[in-house]
Amino acid sequence: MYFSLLKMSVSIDNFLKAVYVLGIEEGKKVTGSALAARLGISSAGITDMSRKLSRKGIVDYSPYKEIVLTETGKLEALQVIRKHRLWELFLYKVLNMDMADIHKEAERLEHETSIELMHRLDEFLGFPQYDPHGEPIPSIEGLLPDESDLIPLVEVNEGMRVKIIRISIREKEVYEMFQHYGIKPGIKIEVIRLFDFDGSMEIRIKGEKLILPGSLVTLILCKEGKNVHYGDQ
Amino acid sequence: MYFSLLKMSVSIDNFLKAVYVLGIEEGKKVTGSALAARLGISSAGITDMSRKLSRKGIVDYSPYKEIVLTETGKLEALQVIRKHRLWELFLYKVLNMDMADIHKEAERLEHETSIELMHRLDEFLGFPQYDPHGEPIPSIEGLLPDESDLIPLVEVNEGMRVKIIRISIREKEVYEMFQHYGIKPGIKIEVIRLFDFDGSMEIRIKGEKLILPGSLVTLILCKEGKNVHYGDQ
DNA sequence: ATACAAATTTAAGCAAGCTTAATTATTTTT
DNA sequence: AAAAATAATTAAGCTTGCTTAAATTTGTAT
Repeated sequence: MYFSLLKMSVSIDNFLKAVYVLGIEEGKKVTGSALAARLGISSAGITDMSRKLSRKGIVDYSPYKEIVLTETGKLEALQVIRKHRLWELFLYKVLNMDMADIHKEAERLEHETSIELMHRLDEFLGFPQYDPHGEPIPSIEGLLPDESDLIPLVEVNEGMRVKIIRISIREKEVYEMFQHYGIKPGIKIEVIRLFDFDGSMEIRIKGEKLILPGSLVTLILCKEGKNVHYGDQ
Repeated sequence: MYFSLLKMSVSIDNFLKAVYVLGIEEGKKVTGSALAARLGISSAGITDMSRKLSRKGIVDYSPYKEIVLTETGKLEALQVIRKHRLWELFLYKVLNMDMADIHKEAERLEHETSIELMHRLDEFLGFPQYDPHGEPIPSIEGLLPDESDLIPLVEVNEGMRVKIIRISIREKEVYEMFQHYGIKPGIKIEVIRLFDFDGSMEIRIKGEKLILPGSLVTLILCKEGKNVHYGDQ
């Protein structure tokens, strides 16, 4: 059974989460400036934090080298993400909050959630595997479901019909754009045409055709066939 | 409709709550040392904070004088208390957490609760008026129910039968003592004898006689007659 | 290979919220 | 009313998590 031995802070939690999401979920290189941009702090702040966490054995780091989570750091990051996603589901499904607001709220609650509270929330929600955005909820052991059948919308061929599984966004503003288009996890669409020059995509959704900007297309993951796993229904 | 214009911090919230509970709920004089003891910080820290909050117009204070909440400060304190008690009820009734644990958990969540979240929680809980300890939940406007019919257990005469309405505790350890005696809001007891020398009290609870230490007696508020208001049932 | 640009680190500094130790007020006791 | 005890304040300093500006390293382009 997991329990943390290290005293974490909100700043550390957020740092670890950023390293995890950037490096592992998004598969990008974890550079100082990418972290700085994501966390909204200066590069000097990133260097400071990296050195500190390296001393604590939570990340591997030496000057001018890439920042990598140690096993401890990765588990810690996954726990914070777990709490975040449990709260998102709770806020959306139980308290009926607007999907565009749940991220920011969960961002605050995740840091004040004891292991016991996390367990109770998990139980109350029926041990869910996915949050309302379709993101997987890591288990207590830090395990994630298999997702090899998910494909980025960008890679879907013209003429194919797919189900939207996940929309990876953090910003309320962006979420509101998706709401405007009627796009959310669980919805089926047909890809009519991909405009290579900027990644925009013409799709059919609920019988209507529309053009989805490239900037939104890249945020969507989908799946062929009929299985859904959004919200676990 | 209430909404705060001031940027508060966890420390400020806790300070205001302490001033409110000590001065208004417990009717004691709000001295620096009492605050220091309650908040677990040094007196120097209290002086610092008092001066700062005075500048912000949240408390009235000048050196060596008593600390008093301004209207703004009082409203702010009541909002934090409202959030705290809503969370306590949620944790107890919805997540089935142990009564002895809910205070500490709510103590953390209360500071990360937006107005919107507070509203949703309130609605989900059915606009409750009391928390699981029997403490009243302030309204959004900062109003509290009339409680003129509540009497401290210490003042109850020998031979009287009363219903326990409220047990004012913060510490898990103390709560566990009450659990041991089977005492909680909603329970009826008969006062058999009051031992003046230390305030201990012999009572009958569920047919059994027992002696309740004076230190516990002073934490109980009760009511004659048959109306309950614990948890709003 | 050199020069320039971009990224990163270092250095110095700041605000919040504390601490301890020393000083000063206030209150209580005699 | 003075002395003693208690309480509050001031002063100096610490840690965390930042900041800006300058210096340095690394990567890129010619």
